[in-house]
Amino acid sequence: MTEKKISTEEHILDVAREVFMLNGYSGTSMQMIADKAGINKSLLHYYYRSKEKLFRKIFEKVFGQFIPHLGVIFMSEMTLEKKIYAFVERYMDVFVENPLVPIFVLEELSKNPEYLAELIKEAGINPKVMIGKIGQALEEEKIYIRDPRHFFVNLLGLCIFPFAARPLIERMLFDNDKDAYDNFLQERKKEVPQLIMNAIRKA
Amino acid sequence: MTEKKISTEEHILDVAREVFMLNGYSGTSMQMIADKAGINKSLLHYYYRSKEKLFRKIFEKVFGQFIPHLGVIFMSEMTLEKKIYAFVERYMDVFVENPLVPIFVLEELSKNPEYLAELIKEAGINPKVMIGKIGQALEEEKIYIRDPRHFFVNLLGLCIFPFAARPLIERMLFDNDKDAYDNFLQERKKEVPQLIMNAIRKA
DNA sequence: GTCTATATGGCGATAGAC
DNA sequence: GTCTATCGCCATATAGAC
Repeated sequence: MTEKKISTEEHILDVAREVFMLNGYSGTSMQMIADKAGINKSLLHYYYRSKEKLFRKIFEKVFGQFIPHLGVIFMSEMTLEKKIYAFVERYMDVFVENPLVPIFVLEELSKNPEYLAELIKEAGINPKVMIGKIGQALEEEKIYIRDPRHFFVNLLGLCIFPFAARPLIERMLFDNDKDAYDNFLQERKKEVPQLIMNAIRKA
Repeated sequence: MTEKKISTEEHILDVAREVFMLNGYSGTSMQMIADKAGINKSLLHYYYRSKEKLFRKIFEKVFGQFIPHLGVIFMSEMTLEKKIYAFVERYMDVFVENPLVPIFVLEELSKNPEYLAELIKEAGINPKVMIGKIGQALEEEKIYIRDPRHFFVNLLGLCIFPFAARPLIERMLFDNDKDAYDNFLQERKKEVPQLIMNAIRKA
């Protein structure tokens, strides 16, 4: 009895988040959200004015849940190796808890890249500075690498793809065994950093 | 004058493909397709009966453009190293020519994995057999590897992610320079196989 | 703060003229 | 084969009662 005092305003946000993530912006109607929240459609407009405003509020909340880690980890003074382990560990955990986030963000990214770029900037992240810092670390460790941007794209791809393609891979290679796939993802906390460190050390 | 004799039926398919890829299924209306094709909305129904049937026809065409390569390459008798190079080369080329395909397929995959699984089966591909073959090759080369499924997911992620996230990465790390990003993708034809082979050889 | 009722427009789909 | 006209429905959004 100590909780349950969640406001309608917040309840809408929780429900809408789930519906938008499952069906995307265009695939979601205000009616679907209202039904799932057990309230009247008009209330959505009362609190959030329009579908787009509601969507943006949710998207920015979702984005803010994981994007700041990127800056914190890569602008820190850890060694590059520790950054890699920290990054993979953190993002695997976030996405295991929020499995729909990767495809949700990729979709918006492909349709509205300027919007995402703006949010990243607002989060105080400067990707070019980050890349510069990575390149510098590679030089200091006397590692030749073609371009630190490859390093960065590799890291992101290895972390994000297993979530974006999860429904199909889990089905085809793991017999729809959710636990087995979760375990597979945990293994990747070591697998991915090792892969990347091997490449760096051998380069 | 020798061409230009493309039928309305095919013209619709070409236009609809572009519109669906840009906006997704829910984000596309029959009116948008008709306008872009310069024809009446009713004609779409005359040729393809319903929006869903039109979409499926297109999706299956797109899917069929790249999925068979997967089976051909990995079920062949090349060495594993050659398979990797062949795979990356092929998929980079396909996606450079069809940059919207990765996110288009990922979206459908996340909403309808059974459908994709069915199409893969119809294409004569058995992913488990493929994984088995990869595992066998790794054993023969006396390579310990945790699980060949990691190898497979790594390969796909490294190839697909740079396309799925292209609009944002090109903007933030390449100053919106399309040519520079195309060049970056070409570099990955060597970068990705080297990364994976290093990991295998060191494992 | 929450509801009913309604305005307005777009949607997918079909009938039928030409 | 291509068009106009129209059906029935659902979309977002607002006005106003309680």
